[in-house]
Amino acid sequence: MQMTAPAEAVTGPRVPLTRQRVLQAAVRIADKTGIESLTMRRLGEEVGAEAMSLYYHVAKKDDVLDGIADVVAEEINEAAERVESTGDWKTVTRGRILAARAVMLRHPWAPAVFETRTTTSPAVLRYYDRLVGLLREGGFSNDLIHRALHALGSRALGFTQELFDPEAGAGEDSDAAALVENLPSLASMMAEIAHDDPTSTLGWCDAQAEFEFALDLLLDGLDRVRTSN
Amino acid sequence: MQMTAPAEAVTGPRVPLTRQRVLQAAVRIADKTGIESLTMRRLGEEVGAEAMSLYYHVAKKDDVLDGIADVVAEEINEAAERVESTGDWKTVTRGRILAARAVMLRHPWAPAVFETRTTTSPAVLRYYDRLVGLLREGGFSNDLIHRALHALGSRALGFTQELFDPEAGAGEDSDAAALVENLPSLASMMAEIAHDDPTSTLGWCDAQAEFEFALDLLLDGLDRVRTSN
DNA sequence: ACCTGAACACCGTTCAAGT
DNA sequence: ACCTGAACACCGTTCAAGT
Repeated sequence: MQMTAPAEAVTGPRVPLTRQRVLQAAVRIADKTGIESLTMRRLGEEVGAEAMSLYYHVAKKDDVLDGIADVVAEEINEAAERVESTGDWKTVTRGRILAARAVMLRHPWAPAVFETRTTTSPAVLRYYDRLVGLLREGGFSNDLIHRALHALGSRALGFTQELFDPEAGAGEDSDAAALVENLPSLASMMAEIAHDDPTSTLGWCDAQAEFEFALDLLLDGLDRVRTSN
Repeated sequence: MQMTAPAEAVTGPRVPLTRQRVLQAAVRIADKTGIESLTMRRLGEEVGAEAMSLYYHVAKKDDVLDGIADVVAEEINEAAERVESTGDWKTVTRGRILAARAVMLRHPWAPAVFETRTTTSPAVLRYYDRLVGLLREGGFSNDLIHRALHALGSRALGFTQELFDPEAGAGEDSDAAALVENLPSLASMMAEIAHDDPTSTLGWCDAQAEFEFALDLLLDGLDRVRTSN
């Protein structure tokens, strides 16, 4: 029932599968059609093999998910190493985090996968190790570094969980009158914000600007605590 | 194959199912045995009916998940309404967020469910509406409120995504020597932190203290921006 | 050493049929 | 109006068997 040739068949004669090739194929699938479309059968198809063959190279599906999280984290480390590392801790840290965010934006499924991992990927550990080193050089105590890691949380890796999409509350299906009545504060806030910033590319709020605002709030706050001790 | 009587059978003769009772049963299962054990068949068992009967009261499993997210959000709203509402915006907001966190700690599966919802629960919208109102009364511009919501993110509802559990990197399986070599900064930070705070109930870091530290960092930062405009 | 076919247990979900 | 039995499509995973 394979309608199209497997994505790798064109590259030549059958080359044996490896864990790396399986993981790269998994990333390709998640990028193209979303993480929910990543099944072992679909993955087998992508590499031109039966699903059962995958178990020779990975332990189980969770192993695939651990693997693609690590692949993304590696990509983040590479991007972070490319940012200018001279300057004060805040500039460098800020640059590295925004580089991480750029990678995350290319893999929108990655946050969800990171969140479900029970063990931390080695590449993520290396990313945090470097972050700790930067803060240390910047004059942070180990205690404050520890608090900083918690305060930044996933933001250190370039993403945040948006629990609440204001637009969802104001969808076309919910009439404006009911909104004003049930959620008056939200309604008045949105009424004022909605028409601001026509240059925003992301609808009524510019996620990039919001991310940077929150990041600076935290970095400035940490700097203040650092110098006050 | 039902080994034990359904949890509700003891309460008397068969009472017709309702959406509310289904959702409460689902919360009970998630609390007791984890969200991954919540299947439609298991849920049917819990309410003393066949899995197929559930579809008369809920549209599909996603509807159940939407529903239990809303149940938890209602619980948060009730807890938040119980906190003292007199005082400056920061005190009240802080109190409400910590009340939300207390609810979340009773439902450890809730963050994961919130994160996978595509539409925002009505109760969550009401929670945020109240938060917006508090900030407005506290003298925030709508623009700054909007930024504050993004900056707080899920923290406004009492939880944060911990991507990185430092203990995971120092598990018993990884020997200390390798850790020091591969992750030197992390290793030295942990060496110093690990012996601090013997009163901490949560292992080597006290999640509650870290949560409050980060929360105050944000609230103080927002207050500073508010007054500087 | 690497891959596959057949099979199993377990999902969510549909639908005609029961009371 | 409410519930159920049988069935379907689709998972992850195992394992004996192929080359």
